[in-house]
Amino acid sequence: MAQYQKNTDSFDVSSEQDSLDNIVVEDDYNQQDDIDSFKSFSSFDVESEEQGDEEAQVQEGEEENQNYQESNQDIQDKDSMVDDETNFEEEQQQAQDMIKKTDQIILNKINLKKRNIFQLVHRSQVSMISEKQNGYLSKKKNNVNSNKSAQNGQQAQGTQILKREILNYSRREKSLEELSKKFLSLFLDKEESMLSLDKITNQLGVERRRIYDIINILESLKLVSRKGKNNYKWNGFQKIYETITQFDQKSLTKKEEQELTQEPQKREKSLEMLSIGFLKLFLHWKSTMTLEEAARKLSSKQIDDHKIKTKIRRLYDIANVFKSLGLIKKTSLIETKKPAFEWIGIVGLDSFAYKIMREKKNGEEEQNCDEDSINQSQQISQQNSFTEPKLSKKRFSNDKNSSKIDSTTGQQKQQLKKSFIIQQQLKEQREKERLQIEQNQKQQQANLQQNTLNNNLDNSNITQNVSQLLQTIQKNMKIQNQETPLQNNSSNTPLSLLSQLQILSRPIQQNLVNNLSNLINNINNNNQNNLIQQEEQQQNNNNNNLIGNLMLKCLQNVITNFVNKNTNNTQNRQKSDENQTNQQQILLESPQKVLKINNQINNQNNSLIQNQMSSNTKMNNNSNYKCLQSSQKSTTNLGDFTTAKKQKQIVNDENIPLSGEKGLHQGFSSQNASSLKTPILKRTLTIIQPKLDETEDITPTPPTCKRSFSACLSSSNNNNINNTSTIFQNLIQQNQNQIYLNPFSDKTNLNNNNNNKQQIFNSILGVQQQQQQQASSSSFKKIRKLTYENNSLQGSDNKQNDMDSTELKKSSSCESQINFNTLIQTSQQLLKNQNLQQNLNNLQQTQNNGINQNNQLFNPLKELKINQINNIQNIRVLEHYF
DNA sequence: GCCTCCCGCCAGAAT
DNA sequence: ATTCTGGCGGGAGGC
Repeated sequence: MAQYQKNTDSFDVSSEQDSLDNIVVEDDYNQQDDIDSFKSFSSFDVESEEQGDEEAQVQEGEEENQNYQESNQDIQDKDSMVDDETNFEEEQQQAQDMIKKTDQIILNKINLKKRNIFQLVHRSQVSMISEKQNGYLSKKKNNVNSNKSAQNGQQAQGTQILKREILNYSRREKSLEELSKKFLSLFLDKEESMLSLDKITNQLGVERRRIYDIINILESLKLVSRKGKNNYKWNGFQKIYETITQFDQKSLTKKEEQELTQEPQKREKSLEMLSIGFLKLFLHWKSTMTLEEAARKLSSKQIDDHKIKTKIRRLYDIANVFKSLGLIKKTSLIETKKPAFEWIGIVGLDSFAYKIMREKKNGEEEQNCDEDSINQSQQISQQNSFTEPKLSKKRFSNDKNSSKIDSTTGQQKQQLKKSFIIQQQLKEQREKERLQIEQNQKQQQANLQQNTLNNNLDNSNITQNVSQLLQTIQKNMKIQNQETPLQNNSSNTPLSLLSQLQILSRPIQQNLVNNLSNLINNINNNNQNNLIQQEEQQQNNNNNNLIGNLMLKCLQNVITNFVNKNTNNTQNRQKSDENQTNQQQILLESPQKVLKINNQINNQNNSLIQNQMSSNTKMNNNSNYKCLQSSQKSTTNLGDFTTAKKQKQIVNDENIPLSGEKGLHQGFSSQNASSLKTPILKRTLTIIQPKLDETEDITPTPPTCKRSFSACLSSSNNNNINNTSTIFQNLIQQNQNQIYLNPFSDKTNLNNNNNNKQQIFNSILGVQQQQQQQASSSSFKKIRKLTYENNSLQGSDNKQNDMDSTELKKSSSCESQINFNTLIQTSQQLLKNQNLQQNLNNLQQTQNNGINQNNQLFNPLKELKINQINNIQNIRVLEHYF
């Protein structure tokens, strides 16, 4: 009981303080605070439920007060709960309840004031609060539901009043469309992951029931699947493409009839079945239909009007979710003016996903901007979309008008269509011309760069290389993005441009960008600071730069290859053929060595690697390719897709009148699709590639890297996924006999011969060996031994097989251990090595006479060596990837 | 006044 | 026994 007293005391104080504080702080009200408090509450709620103590219940009430809830209901709950207790406890409880009630009244009044102020100051944020409260209340209501239904009604009325009068409540905010949009934006860029219903209800701030609706419909699209109580699984957004193509390819002979007639077979998940049926109707029956039509089609012939009504209601639900996905859009029939829904399909999906991703991107960037601007924009957007009645009215009337214009006069529509197509074609032509010119320039630049790179391996060349590369990328990206120009700040830095390169999966992009920026900065700094010392270290630098250059060149070649391929694809084959030879030569410059090694490894020890790769990664691999294939297929074949549908429809249309606008709708959509083909392809790629959740695990596992890179390469060829690999193999065959100056070629050549490891090692590290020998021959031996150990080259010396196996083990172990981040870090380590070398030289100069200097030299030298060996290891992995 | 469709009751499934 | 799911229809909001 003493505890109770304590609790009530603390409750009084804390609640008052809290409320007062909040009143003061009102104007600076922070949304995040509310979210945090809500989170803390919800977590606490769970704990208290587990504990089931009275104390916990009291604290629960306390928390509710702090969260400005209507706690009358809760108090009554507690009354009922206390009924089971002894009399003494009852009295105590009642006394506490009285206190609480009075406090509650005060709090409610305060909160009312606060809400009114919020309403004036931060409308959008108030809506957020109301959402959370409603979510909470509904949850609470669910819990209470079984006990007292009459009170529920009261509370429901209370909340209604709250919603409509006190808060600036808007019905549309809670629509299934908005909800499902929110829901999808939460998970759109995530790969397979588990969903917890409680989490989602909290995040979306809605009652559970609505989540079920959304999930059921998404289940029909196979975006989510139920795994158990309260647990669902997100299957990844690309799944929807597979589903739709799957439904489209399925013949609708007997199965459909069954479904259409036997619809009341299962009580369970009728919404899901209805959703599937609706989808199939769009795919196989008509592309534009009224919900009533659909309902009748999906029902048996004799059905009550009543039943039809409910079915229509459900179809509205489904249609809203489909609308939010962009699968369908609302139009109206020409003749009857009846509202109807038109199938958009994959095009709409693409644009939806693209939009969401872009909004997310912008959102992330906006977080760095001033908060004022955010608030303003939020307010404006919210007012535009929801709260401001005039604006929303305007918006809707516009929508209606536009749709009417589209649907009323077919001639107008066709003219629009034609002009649109012509404009698109002109645009494309111009773009292609520009692209060609720029590609030529770019290739010249690249050739020049590579010549210079081969001759003079300077740090400045690296930066020039990268920046020029990125500039070319910038141009290409700009042109490609002309349709949907990024509104962002003029991203002048070449590295931010690289981030626009959406061919890579996003974690890799981020790593590349971050680390490359660091690399360039470091290189520049080093250039400025150490120009004099560079002469002394030129040879070392050459070695290091060779490595760095190789990495950069690989990157460059991959990217340029991709860009060229992607942009060239549709256009003149003649020039692209010329370009291809050039590109091949470009490709030959560096990756050939990589590929040589790669090929050897792959051919000789395929089994070993395969064993090491887990079956899961294999599955992922396959599914990824599948997904890619299916997406490409679906986008490229969209024309056929719709024409096939047309044919079907022509047959079916005989049964059903209303055919006037169907052809038009379909014609328009198909034309639209074909004209948008290229950008859509890009979009789908961008959507499908970055499947990983970058927030939780920034560094992907090596197989993923490999996968996504190969996927990138394969995506550059529309024809064949294996095309690039064959090209690579050809390149390898063509250039097997060539000799290259950089260490890797030496290494590979030596690998082919039967030279021993020491020679290889010497050839790689020759320069530093000399220095080390000057310093101390014994220490050098130690170092070398160390590095051998480190390199896992220790053991039998003279057998080539052992060499290969160890190399392989190393590389394969690297594959499982070293992620892309570390690969990029090698470049930084290279720079670090430079610094180390400088320090070493300084040490040598200043402490020439010291006897103990060996020890002092030994450590940095050791570190240097270890780093270098690690770098080489990592680079081998990099080679593997490229 | 019709179209939309949110809301929440409550039955039945799941645990 | 309790919680989770989801069918279902009233009736409110929007136009």
